[in-house]
Amino acid sequence: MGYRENPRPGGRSARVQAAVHQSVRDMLATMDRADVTIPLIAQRANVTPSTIYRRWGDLQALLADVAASHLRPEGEPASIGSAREDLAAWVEQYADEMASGLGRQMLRDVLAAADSANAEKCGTYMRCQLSVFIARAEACGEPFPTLTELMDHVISPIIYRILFDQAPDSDYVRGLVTKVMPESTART
Amino acid sequence: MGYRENPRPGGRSARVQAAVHQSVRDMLATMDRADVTIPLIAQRANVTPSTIYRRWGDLQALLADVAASHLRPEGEPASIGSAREDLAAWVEQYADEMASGLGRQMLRDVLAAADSANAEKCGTYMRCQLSVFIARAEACGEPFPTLTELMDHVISPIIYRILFDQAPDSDYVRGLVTKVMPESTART
DNA sequence: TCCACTAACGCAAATTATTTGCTTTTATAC
DNA sequence: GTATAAAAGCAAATAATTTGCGTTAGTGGA
Repeated sequence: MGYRENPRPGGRSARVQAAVHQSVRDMLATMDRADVTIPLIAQRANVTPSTIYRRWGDLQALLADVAASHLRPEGEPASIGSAREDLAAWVEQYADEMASGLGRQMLRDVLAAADSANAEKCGTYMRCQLSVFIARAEACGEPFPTLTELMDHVISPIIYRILFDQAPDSDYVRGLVTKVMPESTART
Repeated sequence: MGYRENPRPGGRSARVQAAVHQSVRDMLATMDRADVTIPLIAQRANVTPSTIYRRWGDLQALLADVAASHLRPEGEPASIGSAREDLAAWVEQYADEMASGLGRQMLRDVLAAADSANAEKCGTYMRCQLSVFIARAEACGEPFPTLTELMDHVISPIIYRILFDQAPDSDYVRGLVTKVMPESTART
């Protein structure tokens, strides 16, 4: 009677989910958000509206689901130089992506849903990614901030500005990373 | 043909706005958010649904408007002791309020709206309030963080946690304030 | 004071979205 | 294979949203 969180891959349920997600992504990329409705999404995905209503509940929940799955990291962040440099590059790209129109909308969709599960998922994704840098630094004996320091003093200010203020620029983001580094490993 | 942002006080338009806002606040306080609909709000406010649709557009916009107006500071923060102590007390209360179910919902409502105007308003309110503490400290010659430091290292982490993680507790909030103070004015 | 003007409201019909009961399909386990 | 149950389809019923048009109530000028 209930819908499973993660449908078995290859099954009908998984195909429907993929089709609906794809349909949503296409529509968000090409049309005005106000025109994205469940009946339209259903039509594009070759699915009945009631299927979507029963599975996701409402448009906000569906958009939050799509946004969260897009926000899930696809792989390990690149390892080019020191952990500090890798982190700086990764954070800068992340900030750019989130500050863009689409990124901003994804953040909003994730937050707008009645259920906070998707928002918490995003927080978890973020901590996982940052942990990779911390582990690398530790492996090299490179001094590095803690996870809490990174979340509080780098990620939080970036997200806050995107949500409540103007998008942060690159200089600002680099400054945050520099300031959080221990023992003034600073450069630039 | 357009609706004015700030209706003249005492006019019919202002009365309708007040009635609708009141109706929304009552409903949010007493019933499940999923049951709060525009037709219901209209009925309680003795107004036609079409009036609300024409004026606000949709439910999200109306909720964002109500939330933002509730988030507007009502007066200067209390001045009991040093600027540092006043700030700590004020921030702690702010964090508590935002972390509560209703506070959290207000943040979400403000962010969920298609128009980011209300979210930016909230950012502005916050900077105004913090500026008061900064001005007081300066008047007393008390060393104090800058506005940017307060926004980035105190407010942002609190809001981020509320939105994407678990609600921050008092100890954590006090720690943020302590850490941002210059020259280790720290105590407890 | 009265009149013209217009923003904002009310009403109701038309449209569109959402819910729901019931049936059918399709993976999965036996 | 067959039984089972989750999930999809279909269609009728309900609820929300949009819209055209007439009415009301503040505003400003004679």
